Amino acid sequence: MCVAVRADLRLRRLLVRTIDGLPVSPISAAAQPEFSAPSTPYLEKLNDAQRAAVEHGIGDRASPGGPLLVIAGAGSGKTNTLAHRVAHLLVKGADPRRVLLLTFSRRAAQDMTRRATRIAAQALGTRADLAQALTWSGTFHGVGARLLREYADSIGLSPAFTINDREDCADLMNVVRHELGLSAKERRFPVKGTCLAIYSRVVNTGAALSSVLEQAFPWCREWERDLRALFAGYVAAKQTQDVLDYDDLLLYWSRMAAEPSIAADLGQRFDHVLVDEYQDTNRLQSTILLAMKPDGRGLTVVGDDAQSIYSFRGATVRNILDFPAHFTPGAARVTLERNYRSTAPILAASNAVIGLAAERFTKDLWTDRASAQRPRLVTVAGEVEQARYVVEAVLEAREAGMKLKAQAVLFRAAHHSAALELELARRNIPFVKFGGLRFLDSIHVKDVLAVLRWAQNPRDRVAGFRVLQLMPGVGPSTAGRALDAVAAAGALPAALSAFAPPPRAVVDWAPFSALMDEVGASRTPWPAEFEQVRRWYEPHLERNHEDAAMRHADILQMESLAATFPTRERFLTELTLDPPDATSGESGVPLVDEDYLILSTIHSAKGQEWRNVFVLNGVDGCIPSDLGTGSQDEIEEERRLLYVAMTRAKEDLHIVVPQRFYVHNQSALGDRHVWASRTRFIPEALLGLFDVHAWPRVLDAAPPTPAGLAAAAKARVDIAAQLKSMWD
DNA sequence: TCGGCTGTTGTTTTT
DNA sequence: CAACAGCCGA
Repeated sequence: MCVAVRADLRLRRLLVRTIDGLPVSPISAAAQPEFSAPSTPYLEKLNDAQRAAVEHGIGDRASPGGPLLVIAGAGSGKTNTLAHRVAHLLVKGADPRRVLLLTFSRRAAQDMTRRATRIAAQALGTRADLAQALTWSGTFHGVGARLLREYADSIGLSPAFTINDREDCADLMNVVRHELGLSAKERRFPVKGTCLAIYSRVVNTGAALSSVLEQAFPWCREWERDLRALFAGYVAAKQTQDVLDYDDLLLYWSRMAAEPSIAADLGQRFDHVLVDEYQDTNRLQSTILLAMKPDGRGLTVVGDDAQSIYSFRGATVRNILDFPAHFTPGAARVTLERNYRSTAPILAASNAVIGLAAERFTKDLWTDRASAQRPRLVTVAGEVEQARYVVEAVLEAREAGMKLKAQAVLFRAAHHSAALELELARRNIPFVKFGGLRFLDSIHVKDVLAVLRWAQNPRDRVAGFRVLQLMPGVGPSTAGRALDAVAAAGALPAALSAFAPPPRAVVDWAPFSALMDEVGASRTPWPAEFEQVRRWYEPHLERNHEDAAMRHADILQMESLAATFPTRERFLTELTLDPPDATSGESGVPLVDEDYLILSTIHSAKGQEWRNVFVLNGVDGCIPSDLGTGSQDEIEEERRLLYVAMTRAKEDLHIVVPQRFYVHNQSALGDRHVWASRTRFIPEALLGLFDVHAWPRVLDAAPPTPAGLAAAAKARVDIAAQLKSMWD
């Protein structure tokens, strides 16, 4: 095994030289010998490359050094290294309030902040609360929202703007779509979700609508002209309603940063800007960074081109590949190649999978964690057997002392875990699922939030439209008229109480109007206000939903969450930008101290690791998804997706291959079974790196006797003869 | 004008 | 399976 890995390594080292004109010599410890004074014991624990990344450009005073690119392979201690770099900055005297840390989720930001401040506090022997001071850390979108509120007045934006999540944006898109008469065409116009996806891609990639349609939405090409009109209307609607979507947070930020009068102020607020997961940023995001730090001083980006899996969101691997060349002199580059996570056999298989990529990558990973257990490639009959296999193997591992939390099941699309979820429920195994349908997407949660959002921003028509129609007797037309009345009056409560509702809605109108008066004027202090809204909503919930009890529990949960935010505005913003992303099998999320199995989409598994990892549906049609096999680029991204999934495993990895799997509602033929073959990313030549077997193992069921085998062999010959004779 | 019913059609991954 | 367009009865 070891020999194979080495040979592979050497081969890839040779290939690396041709990559896209990147400087080939990574900084090694040898190339940068200046190690720092002994007041920094935390540096001792790092390897040479990590240490080079941590110390780059930081002298005795933390004045910002030149730009730095860290290429950090899977499991190479990336988070730890970045946290150490932040800590090192603080130790060397950087002002934590002037450090901007951009990560891909708030959880990642918190993790980073906690680690960095702990290391720094230890080194400094200080009790000062550095975590409080390290306040500018979060996602691009979260930080963008904060900055926009601060600068709102200078850029003609209402500081009271609210942020629409995807669903709300889609609804708004739908309103405009109807207004423009696009819904009543001969041929069906794209649905709202698709329209929004197209719009978002144009914004995030900075590409022309026609080329986005050509490349990513070829079936919508014929609608280019109408789509352009639709998007113009959508943008206008957002502006009159003081509403921003996710993309606007980046778009306004980038335009703001490009404006000379603001740019200087904005750029000087931060001495150091550090960006995690840089391979998953898009053109718009790199534009922002370059506008904030044109000469790259104080700029650090960290990422792994082999783990780029968000191109559907406009992310481009060019960002990370071209980063060094943006500056003169070019950015320094450090490569972390030592993997601390996985055993050698798992790493060998992962390397082999990514090694078949059409584009050559910049590094190869190595480890010294030996193990006799190769990753398993397990063939099962179908999805039901797949679920049973996973459950059996999970329980077996737990018997051997491995907590459920240390194990995870990963899959391409959220619905792939359906069969498994049933089996887990049947066997009473608790689990938490990441990715897919969210808390925020459920109707009742959206209803309650819409009331709050409308109170926060009376111009938000989507919120108002939704809330008004909760009352029986109020439909689209009445709601539209009421919204017009509100817009004309300017004040929400006054307009509502003056409005004459249709006869059927009269009973409900007064209490509703009173509620909006109370909430709109913020007479009740924040968390109590939520309770008022909930009480008003309860009867409507009862009336509209069979399963009102379960939904009610969700709302109560949301109510306790609401209490942790200081204001309504903060609650709404943070919840939209960083919603609770886990759902659990039964009622509510299990308690923190309980043990539970992790189910996750591969995308949501980014940056995480588990001792025992299962990858479901390792078949062509799932990985790669048959929806995304149009272009070579798409296929390459699917390959990286499998690579990301495999490299999450520390000790044991199972790739499950059902021979038959069920396709839901895909084609005109409806649901049907499909005969699947092993994913093309693990071709014949790679099978030697896996422990290949079928489950259940035949031996387990009934050991075949020599006589039995002989009989079976004979039977096969006999049948073949019979079949032939049919045509004699 | 509302709301319920029917037939058709659609791509997955997320901040 | 859902969302969505279109139709019909109150």
